[in-house]
Amino acid sequence: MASVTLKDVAKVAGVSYATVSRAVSGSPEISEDTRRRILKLCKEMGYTPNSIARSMVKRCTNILGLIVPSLNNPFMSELTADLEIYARNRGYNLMVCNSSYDHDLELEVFSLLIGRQVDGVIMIPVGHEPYESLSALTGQVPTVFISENMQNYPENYVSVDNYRGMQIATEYLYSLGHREILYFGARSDSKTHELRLDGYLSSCKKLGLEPHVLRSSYSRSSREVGYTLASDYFSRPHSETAILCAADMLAIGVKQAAYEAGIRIPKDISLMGFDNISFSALPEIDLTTINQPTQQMATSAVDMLLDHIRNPEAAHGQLILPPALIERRSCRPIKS
Amino acid sequence: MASVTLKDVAKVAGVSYATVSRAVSGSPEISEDTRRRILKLCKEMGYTPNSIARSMVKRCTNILGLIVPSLNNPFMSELTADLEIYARNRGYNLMVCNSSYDHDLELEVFSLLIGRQVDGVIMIPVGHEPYESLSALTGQVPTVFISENMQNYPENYVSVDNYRGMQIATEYLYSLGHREILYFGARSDSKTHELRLDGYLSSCKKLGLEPHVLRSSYSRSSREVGYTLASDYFSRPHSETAILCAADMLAIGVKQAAYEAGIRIPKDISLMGFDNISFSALPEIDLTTINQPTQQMATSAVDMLLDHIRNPEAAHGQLILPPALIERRSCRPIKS
DNA sequence: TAAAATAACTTAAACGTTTACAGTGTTGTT
DNA sequence: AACAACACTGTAAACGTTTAAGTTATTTTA
Repeated sequence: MASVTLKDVAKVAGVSYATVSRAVSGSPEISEDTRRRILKLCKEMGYTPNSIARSMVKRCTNILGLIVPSLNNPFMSELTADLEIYARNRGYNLMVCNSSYDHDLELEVFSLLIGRQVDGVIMIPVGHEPYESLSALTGQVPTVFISENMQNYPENYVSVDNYRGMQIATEYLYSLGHREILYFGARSDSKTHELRLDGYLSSCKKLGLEPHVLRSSYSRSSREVGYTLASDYFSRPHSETAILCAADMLAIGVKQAAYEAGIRIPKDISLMGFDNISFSALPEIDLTTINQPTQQMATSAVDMLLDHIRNPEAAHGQLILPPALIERRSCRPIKS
Repeated sequence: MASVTLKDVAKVAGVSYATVSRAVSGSPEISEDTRRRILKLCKEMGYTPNSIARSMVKRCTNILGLIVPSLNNPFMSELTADLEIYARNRGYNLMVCNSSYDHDLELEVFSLLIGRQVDGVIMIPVGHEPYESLSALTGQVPTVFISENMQNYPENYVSVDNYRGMQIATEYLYSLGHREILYFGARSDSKTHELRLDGYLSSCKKLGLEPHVLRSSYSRSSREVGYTLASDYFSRPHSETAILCAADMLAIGVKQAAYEAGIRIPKDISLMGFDNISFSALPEIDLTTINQPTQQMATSAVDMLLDHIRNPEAAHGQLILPPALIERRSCRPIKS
């Protein structure tokens, strides 16, 4: 597996290895004749540039780090796929790390990526980070967050407008006639979730509804968490006609619990999510939800990061993308 | 963002930078006193070893490449998560590339990863690869495939026993009384699929059933493909009492088509999948299927790859893991 | 036609580590 | 007391590139 280097090619070509380097890297200060000759030779000899050595001298690796809390959540894995494809098209590879919804691990892999000399980091934070521990890291490498968790920090981030999204959701349920809407699965360790909750609360206020909030003490919004919380909820008396979930995965868990409790959706109770993961479109799930423009979030995050790598002195950018209502059949109108 | 190097630490500590290197890398030939003193200084000065430079001289990067056809498929994304976590625990980071079910792109990113000097590659191939194009690449870097597509090639691979898995599935449906079983979504460009189909065919022969095979001309087994094929199937006369799908995602697409065609599962027709993706456990999907032991596949693939990196002369390893029936409620018994 | 500019190439230093080898001082052995 | 053995530390080369500076040959300019 010993690979052929510039020197090997240079020896055969009878030129200095600087010349080979110039031929390969497309420098202008070389004649077309020799370039062609050398490039042909490179191909014959099976020369592949060693990007490690190149990184060494160029002081950049063309590698981006990506930190995600999970890949089992389709929202995250679809976002990851979009990020990887777009970054690759822009000449960067992705080093992916799973933080497993663990704050400490998140910081640990961040350090690890810095040691790896990545040119930048894209992070979907687990929750609301204490700024001190994080800024020590973001100070070392250009970073873009996908989340509003960094809202009040001087950091780059892209996000959907979570606040507005939940307003849209609440208003939609109201327009169907729902007056008692349960906000399901509020996490207090995440700015994103805080904003979603605030969106709901503000709409309640505006529409004259009394807020009903079911909080979650878990640090992730998985199907299992939704199932657990909802099983408990359904086992006790409740008056709400609609459940507005903080995330689609929660709603899927709620659906499962509802099914087991003999509660039909949307006949007995309406259900809404947030994220619009691909599975929500299945006829068996058929979940009305709020769309996050994942593809646009991915491209924007990469663009923002590359801009910041090129110009580290630039001001931090915040990009808030518009959410959209995706109407399916998990909600039904109420006659009051 | 200029980082502090060995030299900087050495200057402050008043020692040669070889000594610092030894302190950091845990070499035995250094006194405990100086080690402690230097390590403390490193921490104070915020020294992070440059793994690029280390890779340069050590001739290994501790990076593994991973090539997956897609991350939108939960089977792949869960596998990816397991691979990443396990590899990281063994000291390796993962560079993930999406081949988007594209044969040419698959080879392209493989070359790219080789240029990146990854120590090894794990690949979930799109389908049955022509050996010539691939061996030129696998000859350059230790590689492990997760798939039986490489069965007759001298390559490392781990896989579930696809043949046996489909036998189990067919026998199960037979035991429920099904005598006309449609094998759905057979791909001819994949050894894995070929083995699954062969498993079905062998069971048919053994049980005295006439095989019914619906072939797919698509190179991926997605929900969309399942939906498209099934919509067509349901629109025409059919006599089968059970559909055995080549993959869970196909079955989910079939379910959607059945729903739209007014066909109830399992009342009107039984449905089975293969893979046991997490969504198949949802009560709304509730798909009887064959389990692939993803976690074990992930750890075995990493172990196999690291073994092969350490000992490149070792014989190629093939690991076939046992499948298991996961009984849910998408199949019902038939009275004949 | 001589000087200046340009083109094409070579030389050598640099990037930040690791490590073989050499050097120094201390301890142990006889 | 002399020498070997040992523990520690320093020196310098190496890894495979890029690129500034230097060299030579050729072309342009006045």
